[in-house]
Amino acid sequence: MSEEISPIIVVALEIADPVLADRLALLLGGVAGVRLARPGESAAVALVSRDAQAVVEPADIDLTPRERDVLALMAEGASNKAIARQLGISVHTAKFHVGSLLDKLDATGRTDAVAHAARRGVINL
Amino acid sequence: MSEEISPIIVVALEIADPVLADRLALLLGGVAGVRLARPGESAAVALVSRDAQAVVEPADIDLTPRERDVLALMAEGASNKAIARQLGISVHTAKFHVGSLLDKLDATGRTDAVAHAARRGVINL
DNA sequence: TCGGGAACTAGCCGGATGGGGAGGCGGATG
DNA sequence: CATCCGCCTCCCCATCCGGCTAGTTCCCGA
Repeated sequence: MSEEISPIIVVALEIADPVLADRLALLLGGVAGVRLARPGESAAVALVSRDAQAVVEPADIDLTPRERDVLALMAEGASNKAIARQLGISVHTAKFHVGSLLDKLDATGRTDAVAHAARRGVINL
Repeated sequence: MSEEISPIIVVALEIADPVLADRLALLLGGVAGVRLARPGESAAVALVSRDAQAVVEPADIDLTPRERDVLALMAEGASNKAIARQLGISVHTAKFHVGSLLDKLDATGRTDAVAHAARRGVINL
């Protein structure tokens, strides 16, 4: 990793808003010294959205402590049985909490729930 | 939501490495259309560190185009039936692709698969 | 020309999932 | 005190999931 003196800085564009992303891509494309990363390429820095509209941020859905426990396990692909075992509760109770989660997260299933939670920053995948 | 055409994009510099931050500040300072945010100022986008050490995703799992289609739908919580319908294929074929996905992504179930894919940057949640 | 991989279809089956109802318990809040 | 809420337990049941084996086309490369 011995860096030479004038390396081109690779910047990953991680902006959800296509308009904004496009504008930034244009602007950065004309700058000597930086280069946009292609998908998958490891970049030194990333441009991430910090816009109120686009940022996922603080809208914490309020989950009960138990629901957070269950959600975390769900995000790891745990089945209801596995959740029950690891939380020391019955499968039925695990299902109950999963149900509440689906409800609060507007999800139709556990996969959707995890995706929604990740998108909203409720969990950190 | 009617935004006027505000060509100036405010960028927050959130880079720990002072050398890198400095270089970026210089480069961006000379670009018309972007402006660096001052501390505390709300910015549209932020430049964050994405060092190779911190980046998760060099290992692109190679998925077939169809598998990517299926994965994208899975990430939205689509059931096999929904996947089949939206892709114009049979439920069996949907299950087939899901199965391959679970295999390639080392996942035990679709929820796990989506989580893994998101973690590795295979999908963009 | 002969694989071989991708994509697609099919049936079967055990188990998991999610929704419904019906409760019990402790703590907070009115 | 009465009530609500979070949390827990149990039941039933239709559907879905994932793994299995097995077959079909198509197309690319050896």
